[in-house]
Amino acid sequence: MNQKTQIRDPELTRARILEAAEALFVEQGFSAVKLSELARSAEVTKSLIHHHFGSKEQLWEAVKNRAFERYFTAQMAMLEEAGEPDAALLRRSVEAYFHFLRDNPGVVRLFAWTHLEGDSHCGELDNQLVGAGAEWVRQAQMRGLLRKDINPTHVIAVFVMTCTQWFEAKCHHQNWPGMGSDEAFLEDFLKIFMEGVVPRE
Amino acid sequence: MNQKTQIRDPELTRARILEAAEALFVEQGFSAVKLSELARSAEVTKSLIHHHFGSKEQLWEAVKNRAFERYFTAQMAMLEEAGEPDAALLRRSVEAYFHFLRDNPGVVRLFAWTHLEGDSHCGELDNQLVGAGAEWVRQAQMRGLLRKDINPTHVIAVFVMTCTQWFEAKCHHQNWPGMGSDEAFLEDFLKIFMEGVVPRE
DNA sequence: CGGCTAATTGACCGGCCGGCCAGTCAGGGT
DNA sequence: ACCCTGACTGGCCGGCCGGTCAATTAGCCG
Repeated sequence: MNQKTQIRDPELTRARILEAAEALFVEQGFSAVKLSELARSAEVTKSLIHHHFGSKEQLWEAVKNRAFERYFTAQMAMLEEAGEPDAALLRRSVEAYFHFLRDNPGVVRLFAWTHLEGDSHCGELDNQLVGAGAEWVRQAQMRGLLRKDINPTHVIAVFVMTCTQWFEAKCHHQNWPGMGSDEAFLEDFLKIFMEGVVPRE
Repeated sequence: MNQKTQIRDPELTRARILEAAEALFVEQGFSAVKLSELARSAEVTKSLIHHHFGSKEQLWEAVKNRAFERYFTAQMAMLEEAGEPDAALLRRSVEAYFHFLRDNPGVVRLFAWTHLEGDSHCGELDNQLVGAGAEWVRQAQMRGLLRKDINPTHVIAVFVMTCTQWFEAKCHHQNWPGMGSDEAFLEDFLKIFMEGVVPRE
């Protein structure tokens, strides 16, 4: 009587497991997560997790793939709606990237865990994005909109890494004396960055 | 007869454990390290670890404290031998920091693990360093050596975070198309950074 | 030399980890 | 209506995790 009407929906079940797993992995990393805890959190049995994903490690891979896929498509969408190369576009790209990371803290942590594992897979996803971005920078350099004496890939790398570290290491520097808010920091970073990449007249 | 001559040297034992523990924690993080593995690696019994450090977590704290102490004193030494404020000194500080991280990859990883734990202790150690650095920037701003419209703490933060992320996420971006070597990247970053912080004439 | 302190050992423990398996059962194809 | 696939369950397992303890012994101090 009290037994819930058994309704089977494997896709929903998979989704529930992935959702709960992502939350736990983001928070604790791979090895600190216990399948029993995950099962409780996703409201499924431990066996069901194995049924759908095989092993803890395969689940970890699935979680990462799903999240990085989301990251990648979001970035691609941003890139495609970019307009003509000019300095303002570079500024807007940095702002967009910064705000994307701010609004997706889970991805940032997942990246961090993955970096510590030495997994280069997430970097490979970026190859297209970075390649396109660097190409854009190269064109801007040729048109005289950006200074020519800097490797275009490094231009992309500098702002990507600054934004990433700002959120990855928040707990480290948020109490530094004089440190400002997200927006204040972004503003100051852009002052340095934009001034540093445009040519001196 | 085969028994090794029992020589007791508790300080050496502690040091051996700390050494081995640091290597393992740096590599795998807290929860993935097994005390049995550590014991084997340090060539001591598991009980001896508990005798000297109490628990796995206390050992983890001891390892972090020791490493961060090393980091802090090294940075302090660098800071104290700094000379008169001018733009060249800022450049040299960035280079020194970058090369310190390159030569101490363990500290970088330890920081990363600690960030993911949300531990703000390592950031507190930096307060003095950052405070002194920011003060130096402020003075340079007043003398007209650096532009005045940027929060001094943010100047420090930008180069610290870029250098840190370069090494933390090496596996992520090392295969990006067009990405250069450590030195090439540092050179390009300095071009952007130095040009971004000096005043326009 | 005797005795105390603490370093060191190895046997041992309860708990729980990830994973497996036999079996049940819902739902769609025919 | 039947059946078969695979979603799902509960119980179980071997192993090993971090941690404890009693016993042994090296080193030091008086």
